[in-house]
Amino acid sequence: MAEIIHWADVVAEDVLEQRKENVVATGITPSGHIHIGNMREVVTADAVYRALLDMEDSVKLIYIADTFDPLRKVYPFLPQKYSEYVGMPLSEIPCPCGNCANYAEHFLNPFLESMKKLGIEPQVYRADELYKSGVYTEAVKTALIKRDEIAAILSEVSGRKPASDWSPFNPICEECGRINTTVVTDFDIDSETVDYTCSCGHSGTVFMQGGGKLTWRVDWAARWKILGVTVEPFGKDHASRGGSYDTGKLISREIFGYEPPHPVVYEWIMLADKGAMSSSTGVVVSISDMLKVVPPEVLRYLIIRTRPGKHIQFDPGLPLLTLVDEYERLNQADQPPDYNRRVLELSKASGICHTEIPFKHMVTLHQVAHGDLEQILNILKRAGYSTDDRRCIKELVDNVSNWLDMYAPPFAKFSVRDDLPPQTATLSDVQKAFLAAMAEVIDEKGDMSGEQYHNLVYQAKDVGSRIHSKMADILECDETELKVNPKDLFKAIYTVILGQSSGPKAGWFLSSLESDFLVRRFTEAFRYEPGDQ
RNA sequence: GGGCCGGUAGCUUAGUCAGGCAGAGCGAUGGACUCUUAAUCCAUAGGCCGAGGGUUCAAAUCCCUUCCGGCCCGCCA
Repeated sequence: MAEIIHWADVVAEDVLEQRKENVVATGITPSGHIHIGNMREVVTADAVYRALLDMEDSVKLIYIADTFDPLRKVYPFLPQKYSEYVGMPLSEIPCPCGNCANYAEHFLNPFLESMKKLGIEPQVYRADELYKSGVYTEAVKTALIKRDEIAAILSEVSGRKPASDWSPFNPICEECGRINTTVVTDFDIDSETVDYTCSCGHSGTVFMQGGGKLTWRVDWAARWKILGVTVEPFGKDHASRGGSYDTGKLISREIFGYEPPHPVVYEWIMLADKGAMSSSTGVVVSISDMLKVVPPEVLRYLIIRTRPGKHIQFDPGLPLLTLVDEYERLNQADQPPDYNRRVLELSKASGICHTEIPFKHMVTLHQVAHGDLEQILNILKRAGYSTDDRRCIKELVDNVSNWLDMYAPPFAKFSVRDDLPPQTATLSDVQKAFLAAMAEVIDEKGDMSGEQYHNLVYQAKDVGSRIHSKMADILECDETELKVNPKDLFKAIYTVILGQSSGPKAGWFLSSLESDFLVRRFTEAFRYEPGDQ
């Protein structure tokens, strides 16, 4: 069988057949919380970018925020007074929280922050700045002059016939500030101005530079040429026949004389039980919410291991734990298979936090320490982990903490009981004798490693071991007659500490608890009489 | 009405472009480690590759039809 090549490398190879210098572009409209589906776009772009970098290509990664698009409606998360801003460009609307430069920045900032956490640092452009700086002006002129040709393409490819007063350019009304209520009446190429009338009653003249924007389908194509875009991932909504990529392709070639970028079409991310992520159905998990739970590398891994054309099922419950495990296991493998090695390479990124502490361990630890960071650090130190990188450990602790709060299935949860649980009544004499013997040994030795605890439990079944003979003494029976099943011993431990019959891997679990506490609890359990409570 | 993507083991999937013995991980089962518990290692089982037809010496892969799931266009981007 032929060697399996990662999809990002396949795209990179295809692209390199066309050109040696590339610009990978990605873009999103910051009209609301930017969700995980949008993140597939940037991670996909980043994967292709990295693949191109690895082939010693000259390549840039850029991100364009569509800050000049109008606000479409008063979204549910907006105060009603935003109705007065509907139709105005996002960059010209005040920020909902009052602390950001404008509406667009309010949603853009957390997203840029999330990208940084994911190790993605593209060159960022804002559409309003691009228009205001004048780089679009030539394209605006061309579009206005070739208005009829563009209209013909749109009508032919998309099947939609633009209205007679349609223009590829939407001026911003100087009176009411809206961009979607104006009609172009004339334009002057030399003075670079456009005349318009607005439904608010105003009519006037704006500069092509910053006075408005091209409509989406034309804007997209113009942007390719202006920024030299050669590769661009986009959602399947743009990919269907007659969709914006189809029209953009023709507009780019025939109007702007630019070869359109190599498309990378990606599928939606499905949320378990809730269906596709979509703003209109309200099924939205923001990227920052997602990063509250999933370590960044794992989120990258989830996206990068899956071909862009496939749905991604994302279940933040138990399957997330499996995913994290899978990633960590792969990460520790000496020689992962080729395909996975590549997936792993592309999932890692500089600047991403990474610790050697397994997620599952932290799930146990966090619950033992009731989420207290200092205590967690102490236990980690005792277990021989490096605690130098507090920031990254803290990040993991936060991930685990949020996971336990929001998604953890019941069996993954436990709490160390403050008092001896009543279930202690169900223990047999052998189990109690074992706990008493454990208490003695722990009292003598102090804190032990997870492995030592683990071995201790198993030694209890061996005739001749110290713990075994202690048990025999306590039970006042002959050592050789004492039959012990380790299974019952583990159960006894979980019962007296957690009040349940199973729990996290015992050695590691016990070593994360204070030895004094264990001695006290085990002794108490030994002395416990059902009538006591 | 038109179009796009997906359907491969119980689950998640690779392989489809470029036809050549269907591969992995998880889970399950069995075993090992002087140690089954949410650890590690080894092994085993599990598949009409959604269905039907066609092309071919040879089809998961190419062509046609069809079913299922998801989505898009026909408002706007």
